[in-house]
Amino acid sequence: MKVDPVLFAKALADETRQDIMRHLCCSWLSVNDVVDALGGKVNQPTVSHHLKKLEDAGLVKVRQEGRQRFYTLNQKQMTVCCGTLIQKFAPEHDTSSKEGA
Amino acid sequence: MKVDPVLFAKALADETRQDIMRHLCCSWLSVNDVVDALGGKVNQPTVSHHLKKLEDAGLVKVRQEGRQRFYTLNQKQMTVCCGTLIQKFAPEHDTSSKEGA
DNA sequence: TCCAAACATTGACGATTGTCGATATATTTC
DNA sequence: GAAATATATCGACAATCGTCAATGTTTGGA
Repeated sequence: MKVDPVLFAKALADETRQDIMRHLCCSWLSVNDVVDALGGKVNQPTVSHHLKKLEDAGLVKVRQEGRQRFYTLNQKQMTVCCGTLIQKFAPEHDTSSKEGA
Repeated sequence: MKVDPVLFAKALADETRQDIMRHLCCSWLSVNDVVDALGGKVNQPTVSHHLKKLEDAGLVKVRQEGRQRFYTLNQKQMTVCCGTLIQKFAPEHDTSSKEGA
């Protein structure tokens, strides 16, 4: 699973997107569920746009169900990306241990 | 030491800035050292601009010496910020252990 | 005190980005 | 097949961002 640290950072570099990510952290939500969860902060096309960016960065998993698409945060990818950042920019503080594939 | 995940991500969300960060990862460099290290990719004011952004995010440490300013990456802050991201967005995968201050 | 060196700041410009309204696409239901 | 629902895409716009050239500011040395 390849990781691009710049793409990863860009995906996180927006408050609305981080809001979305928190709502997707531990549950599967449809696009409209996310819109509702944000309480009118942004509209549906904007949420779709953000979800696409998160998907491009590999940060969300998608499951189609009927005419709805359910998204959830890819926590494993989050862990991998953060680990990559640590290894790249904080090797002296890196206390990670390789886990078998 | 407070951490703003959005500010942190924005600081990382640029290729040039990540280039700078890698050069500052394990050494103290003056601004002109950084300009040289980047090999003409950008000029001095641009480097200053990026360093300011990194400083605002708490990602670099600065030391004044005569008329030069030496920068180095704040690896501890990197570790803390990445840890915050993990705890916020990947609690199920969080294997971090608190280390005594 | 004057000049040079190192760095920061300013102003401008093109490029990217976040947002919205409108519309297109796909899927279920009648 | 037509209407309704759920989502994606498009076009436009303002705001932000990365970059540069020019200039300002501070420090060290003659």
